[in-house]
Amino acid sequence: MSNAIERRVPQQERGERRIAELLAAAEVVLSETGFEATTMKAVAQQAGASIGAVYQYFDNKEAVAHALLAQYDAEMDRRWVNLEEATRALSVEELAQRFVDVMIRFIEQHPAYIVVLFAPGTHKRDVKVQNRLRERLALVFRSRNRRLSKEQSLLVATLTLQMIKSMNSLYALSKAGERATLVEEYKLALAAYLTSRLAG
Amino acid sequence: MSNAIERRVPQQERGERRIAELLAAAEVVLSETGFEATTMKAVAQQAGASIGAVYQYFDNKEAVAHALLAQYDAEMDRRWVNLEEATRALSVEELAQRFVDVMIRFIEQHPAYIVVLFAPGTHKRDVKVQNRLRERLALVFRSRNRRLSKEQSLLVATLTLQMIKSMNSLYALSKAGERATLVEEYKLALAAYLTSRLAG
DNA sequence: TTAGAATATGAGCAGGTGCTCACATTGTCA
DNA sequence: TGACAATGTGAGCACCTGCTCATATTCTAA
Repeated sequence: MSNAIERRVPQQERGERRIAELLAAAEVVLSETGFEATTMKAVAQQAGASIGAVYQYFDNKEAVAHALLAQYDAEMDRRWVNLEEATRALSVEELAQRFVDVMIRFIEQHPAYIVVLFAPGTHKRDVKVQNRLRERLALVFRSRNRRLSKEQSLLVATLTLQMIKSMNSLYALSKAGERATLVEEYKLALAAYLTSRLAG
Repeated sequence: MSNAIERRVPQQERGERRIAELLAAAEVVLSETGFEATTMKAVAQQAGASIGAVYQYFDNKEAVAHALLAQYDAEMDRRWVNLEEATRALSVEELAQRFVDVMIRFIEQHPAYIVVLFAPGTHKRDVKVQNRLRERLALVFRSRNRRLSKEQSLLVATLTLQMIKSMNSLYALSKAGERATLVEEYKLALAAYLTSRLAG
């Protein structure tokens, strides 16, 4: 459609630093402003850079969100390596609780996570990104119920992640006093679902 | 904040017709374009009217979405009057299935429903709108488990509606062939959750 | 038939955003 | 130190959108 100008790949350390600064700035702006209202100018300002600098490395806002999501995904993956081993001894209830707890902590540390997760186009463009965690989850489910096909376990993982997403958006909107109750309810719901799926 | 000009309240039949046309147009545009990309000009065009006409009745895009949501909500409420009575004889599993089925049919008939439901500000502004269905649901849940407090039953209703929302967004994105499986899985998940909550 | 109310029109202004490009600065390396 | 590459800057253009308002058209009712 448009013949966009080529973006720079950082060659020096300061280039990489800049990218990191820009992403950190984007995290702040996105979490405070939401995706739509976030402006490239605002990101630049927050990073103490010029708009020009942003466009050296990113085509547009979507690209920034995408890079941030990729970063989050890598971090998430780091936390969940060996998910199966680490949770093997847990009951299904405990598994559900553990999963919810870790995800809650993650979004508290990275408040822009749900923003980029729900950003327009995320669904279509970043399926592969979401998939890493989904596949780790599916593996856990399959190891607990051998009768689940690969597709079935992926579907269970999909619903699980959707429940987390849904919880996250409510969590972000609710007052601090209500959050504990909300989280408990989601743990219960997830446990009920997983129990019915992993029994046997 | 801004002293917006006063909008017109229709006095003649053609005024009401216009509003209906505009909302119908908005439904088309919103479902095809999504909320953010939808433009007042596009809505006017789709309705065969001028931008001026749109601004006679609506302050802005949010107002249009809000009116559409209110319309959907009224329709939904019409379908669910006597929800309790109509479902009293059903088992919890059947209740979950019935609920999912009706909601799926609704969004197939009104593809803009999830768009306005997820539109920015919907959460904050239209709590009351969402609440009607939520309260009907809560009533059903309480009548099935008297030990649930009012707050608890509302929470259960909230999670239930969130599951529906989540299903809807996946449903809209998935291919026709996968939809049946998806819907079945959500029925199962909802049934599991509700069973654990309404048992006793 | 006609006055006045209701409704309809769309050019145009104010304001904002995306993104570029010519130029300035900083880093690297021989 | 000099030469070139890498990075940084921000004024400014092109574009778009929300929304208004002066004006035109249609309706109502006596």
